[in-house]
Amino acid sequence: MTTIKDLAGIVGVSHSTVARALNDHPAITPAVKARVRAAAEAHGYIANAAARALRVQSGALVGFVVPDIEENDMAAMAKAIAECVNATGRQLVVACSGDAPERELAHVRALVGARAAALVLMPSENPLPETLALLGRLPTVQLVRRVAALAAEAFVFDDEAGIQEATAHLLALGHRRIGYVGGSETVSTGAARLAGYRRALREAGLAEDPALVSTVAPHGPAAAGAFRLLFEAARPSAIVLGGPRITLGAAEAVAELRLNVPGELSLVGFGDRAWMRWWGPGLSTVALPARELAQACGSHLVDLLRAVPRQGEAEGQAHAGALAPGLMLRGSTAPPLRGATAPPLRGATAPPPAGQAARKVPRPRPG
Amino acid sequence: MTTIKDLAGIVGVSHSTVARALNDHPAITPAVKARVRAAAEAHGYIANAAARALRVQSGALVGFVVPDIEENDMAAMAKAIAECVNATGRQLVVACSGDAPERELAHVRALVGARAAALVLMPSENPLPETLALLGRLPTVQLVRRVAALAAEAFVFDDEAGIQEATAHLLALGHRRIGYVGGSETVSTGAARLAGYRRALREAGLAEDPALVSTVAPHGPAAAGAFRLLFEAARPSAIVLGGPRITLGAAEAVAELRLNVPGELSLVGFGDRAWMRWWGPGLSTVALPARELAQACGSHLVDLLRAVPRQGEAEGQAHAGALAPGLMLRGSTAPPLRGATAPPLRGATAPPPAGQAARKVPRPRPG
DNA sequence: CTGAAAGCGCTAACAT
DNA sequence: ATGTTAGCGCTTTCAG
Repeated sequence: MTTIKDLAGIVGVSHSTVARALNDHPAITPAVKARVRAAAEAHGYIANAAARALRVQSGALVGFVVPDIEENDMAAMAKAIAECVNATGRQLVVACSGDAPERELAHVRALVGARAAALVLMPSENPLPETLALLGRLPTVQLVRRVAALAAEAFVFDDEAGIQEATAHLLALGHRRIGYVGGSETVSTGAARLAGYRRALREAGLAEDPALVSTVAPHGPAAAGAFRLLFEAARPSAIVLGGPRITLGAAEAVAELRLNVPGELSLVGFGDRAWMRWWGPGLSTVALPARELAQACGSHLVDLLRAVPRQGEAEGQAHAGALAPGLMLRGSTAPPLRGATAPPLRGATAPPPAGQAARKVPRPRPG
Repeated sequence: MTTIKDLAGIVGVSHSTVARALNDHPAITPAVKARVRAAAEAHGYIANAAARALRVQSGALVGFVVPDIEENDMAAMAKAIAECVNATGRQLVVACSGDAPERELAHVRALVGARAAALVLMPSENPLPETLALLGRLPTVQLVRRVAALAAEAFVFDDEAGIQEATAHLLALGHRRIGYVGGSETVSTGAARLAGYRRALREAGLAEDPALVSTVAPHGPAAAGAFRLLFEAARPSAIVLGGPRITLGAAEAVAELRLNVPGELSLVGFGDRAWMRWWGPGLSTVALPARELAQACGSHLVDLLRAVPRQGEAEGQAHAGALAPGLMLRGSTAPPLRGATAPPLRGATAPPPAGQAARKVPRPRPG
């Protein structure tokens, strides 16, 4: 590998001059810069990032530590954030914790060891104290979940608003026995979503029936089981789903139970996937602005990093806070069968405006 | 940050003894090792990866350069490969090239600068010569596509076999006008898939009708358009899809055209997604063993790297070569309407064995 | 404007 | 078995 010393020998200047020329130092003659650059080009010089990192005590890496890069829209978010950090000459290291605190710690530790410039973290349910301590050492932002013990600002969806809206929609349709199956309350997202469900009920003056809510580990099969149980035991006329994996499981369960949606049961999913347009009558869902969130997170990140700029700096106006999901209406919700008998609601829960963000895609007629 | 020198001062030994103790050098007294480790633990020592990389001339990073981490099963593959490299104490850097040769080069260059230990690359359609030259500098494996100009071994699907099998299945059902819409022949996957289609035809003694094949940029809308065009102009009784994005586009087109599948048209998709079980009658598809491929790739990678082992070494029997996809039969294929009039085929294209890998999932009855 | 020199934290001879 | 020493390639004072 060519080094600045090699180039120095070739051009006939000192290695520090080469370094300055390459870094576009103002106090170097344009002529010298040109000669140095030509030599660098000619010999395929590539700066040694390790040496630089050692010297400046901060590397060109940004960590992306999440439970699972396959889940939710993590891949999309990784891409968006990578784009941001690439624009500042840095690179994104992805690490999957599998929601295991020890793996999370191991990755954070490795990233600290690699002198990562910053970290974006979707925290596990219960980060170890040691992890938290490490996180204090470098600029960190939380991504989809928020952990109170962590000072770092968080870029999250407004889960509560999303589920609240979904539940209110069902309420407005005349449903009174609305079920909720979602993830555990021990993570911020699970808690917020359940809170949204409860708020909608409360605002409609309805009491919560514990039999109608089920929180469960966010795995397909578990969710399918919980869904089935809740449906058969409590016989709701509608169900709100509180997570992407929950939604997947529910879709399976609906298929197995051969449920008529929305005839027998109205359904609102969580997250937005292409298949939801083709699924049965089309699955209404709480659509998450994942790319937007990631973009916001990414540009905030480059702001944090601007103090130590590299290559082609990108400017971005950062703003933390929660992004509101939108309710995407398709064919899976309708008034309940005996909707006419539903007592009127108190408050301003008018029926939803027609055509609101609705998109309906015809599906193939099965042969 | 605590350094080995700090620890040396604390324990009362030289910094090289500390280094040896930490690296479990055999010539260090267990007692000293224990004291050093205790001190390291107590002070939260984390080794500086940059310094180590600078010294040993090779870092703990592995690059993962692909067109788009959202597409295909790249996220799943990234996860599988990350797991492998993590097991050797290394970290995965993901980089999206967007299939743009310059971005690909930029990423490879950065990775070389970071002294990445190895690279897994899904090459763009036409890597720049400079990229190819750089790739010679570090252990590289190609992932899903294969570029002839690259010496590196490749882990790819047996695309030709997959499409061939799909086409043969349709042939066996009695179809004679079978269409193909796939990606460009300029990438290895596109070429292999088209070759599979052609081979099936040839083996059945059928001539190819150019009107029945269409290659197109692998984007949803473009694919939908090409699909529609081919269907309306050539009126095939079945169509084979040559890519995941093509399949997505075709699904859209089928919905728009309100096609009766498999009544009017039999269809075989490419790639396997959950929605395919719920789509119309269930979409038969060429299922790709993505995780297996990535696992093979990953364990081969650690083999390449074993010469420079780190932490908890993982053993793996590497083997390059093409992994065969499996045909996943669902409800989207059936004999053609006028199938009885189809001339018998020459050769051993018997009807498919009943129940072959078939999985049928009931779907919700639309309300 | 450019050169000389120091040093980032670590590893690996080469001494003891 | 442990200490001494010399760099890895780069940035960055400090001199000239």
